[in-house]
Amino acid sequence: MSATRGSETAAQSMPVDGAGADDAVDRYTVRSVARAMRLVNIVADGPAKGLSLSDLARALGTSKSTTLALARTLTAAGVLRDSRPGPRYSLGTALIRLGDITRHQLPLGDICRPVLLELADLTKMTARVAICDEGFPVFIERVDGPGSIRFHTPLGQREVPHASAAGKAMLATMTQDRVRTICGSAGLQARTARTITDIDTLLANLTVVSGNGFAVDDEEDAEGIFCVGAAFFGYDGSCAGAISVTGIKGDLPDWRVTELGRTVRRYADRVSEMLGGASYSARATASDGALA
Amino acid sequence: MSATRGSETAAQSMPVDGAGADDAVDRYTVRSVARAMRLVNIVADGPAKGLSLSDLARALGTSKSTTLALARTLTAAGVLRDSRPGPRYSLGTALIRLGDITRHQLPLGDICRPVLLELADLTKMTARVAICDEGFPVFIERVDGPGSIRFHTPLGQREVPHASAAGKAMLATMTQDRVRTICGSAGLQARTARTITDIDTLLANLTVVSGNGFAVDDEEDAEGIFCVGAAFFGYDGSCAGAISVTGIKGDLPDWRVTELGRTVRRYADRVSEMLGGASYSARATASDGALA
DNA sequence: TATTGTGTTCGGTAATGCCGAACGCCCTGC
DNA sequence: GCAGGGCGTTCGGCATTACCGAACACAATA
Repeated sequence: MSATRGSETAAQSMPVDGAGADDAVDRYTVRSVARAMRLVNIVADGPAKGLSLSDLARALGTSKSTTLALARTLTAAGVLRDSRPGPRYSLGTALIRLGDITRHQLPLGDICRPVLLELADLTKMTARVAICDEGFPVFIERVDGPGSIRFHTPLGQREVPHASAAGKAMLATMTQDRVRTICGSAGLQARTARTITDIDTLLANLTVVSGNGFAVDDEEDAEGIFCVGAAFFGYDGSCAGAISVTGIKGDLPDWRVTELGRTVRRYADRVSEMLGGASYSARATASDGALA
Repeated sequence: MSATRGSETAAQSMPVDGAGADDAVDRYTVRSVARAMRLVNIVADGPAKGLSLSDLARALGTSKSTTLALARTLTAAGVLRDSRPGPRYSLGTALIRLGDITRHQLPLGDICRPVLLELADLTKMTARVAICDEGFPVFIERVDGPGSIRFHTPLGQREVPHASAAGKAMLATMTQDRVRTICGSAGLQARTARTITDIDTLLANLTVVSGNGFAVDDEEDAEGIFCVGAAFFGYDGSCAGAISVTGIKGDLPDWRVTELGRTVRRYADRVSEMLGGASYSARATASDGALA
């Protein structure tokens, strides 16, 4: 949307509003840094072979000289990378380092990794763990099962809560009001023909999830993909996140789903114990589920 | 220059001397962005529970208000995270996403991951792959073997070339002049009592490596740690990187080392083939090794 | 050759990032 | 109790600095 400024700058008595549509200019926002981070995201969303400087300038809506200064600075920091020939910018290895450190600094990462390894090996599916970020699942670790098909399962970004097993497992631990709030702000967007897009249907589904202790995503997020997830709890009793396994839909007969759900729930309980939180079964006997 | 630099940024003593004395201000360097990236590195090098704003201001050498603006901007981008209570800043999940995307955009990542999985499973050791970054090894992927001990093996940062199996495997593919240049700039720093710190001893060692097709790190990088690595080659015939396995020294009898070396070399050759490059054995027959 | 695309350099300017000082708040401890 | 020092936050105001546009050199098209 290349916000061309310069038109409304006539009245200089006005406080700055000519900064364009690109960023909310609070007093406590450094514009060049915000732009730099947008630049990194543009490169991340671009092709693997990288983007040219002109591409970046167009996408960012700034002049080439400004973009060059930003890109050079980020390159010097190792966040971007000059891929020759004809300087193309792609993501730098510093991001691998920072991402790796982040996963190790999050307490859940180190706790869950051995659990995921076991789970992936046992189920031959891709095992993942998500943290609960204001009600939204954010996957932070992934372990592919032996010989499993590669799915596109991005890490570190918010996923929709209503169309994934991990998300529904987390929602099922909350009050109906909170579920309505979260899904209201997120919107129950359809991802496939089987996605639950109605809040009442979803709440009914969550009641089942709460009773079972595990959630099922039956092609609700992507065609042909099947997930089973279960939540775990922190020392304060609140839902800290969920683990889930992902595989191909056709491979699983119905009776296997329940078995798989119990398995995932058992592993989630192990995570809860390591976190000092109560496991699902302990919670289930204490109260009749949180969904009231 | 890489962003990692492992320097004294975490140390609190910085000669502040007023403002802009800390960064090289070329015309094509955006100061606030460079500062922001330094801020991220400070948090990355800090404790897992995060740092307070005052800590950041001290380490960065800027006023609290400036630091607050930077930190707020980075937090809005998801690069940093507010960990309550008493606002502490730690790394945000956006870095997990960016690191994950970076690993997938690097062509080697997707190619090597299945190889590493097999290798880790076969050897019961931690398998890693490094790319060759101007002669320095940068590990970009790691797969822990089943039941293997957790090592501290950071990803995405330059390692010393002379004290790791992957580094020596890479050096052994280069000319003596280049090895001298690289090691001259890096310095043959001692990491343990067994680290090779003499350039001639190193070159002699590299001749053996070149003959075998694999390199051994026998407690040269860390006490009690044992590595075996082998280089692989890109379509242009140059060394693209190396794979290595890491384990506990005591576990391995001598005859196993040779066997392990041949195994790692075989897997490295597989990577070379997938990259369209010549494998070690093909190169060995074509010329008597690069180290001439 | 004309044309359009690159990436790069450099003035000039006002927007903007920066600092310092002041404020409210929570502790700790004379 | 009240001083003391830590914290995070806010704001005024100045000079820095990040920004744009124009001009340049070069490559690949037509």
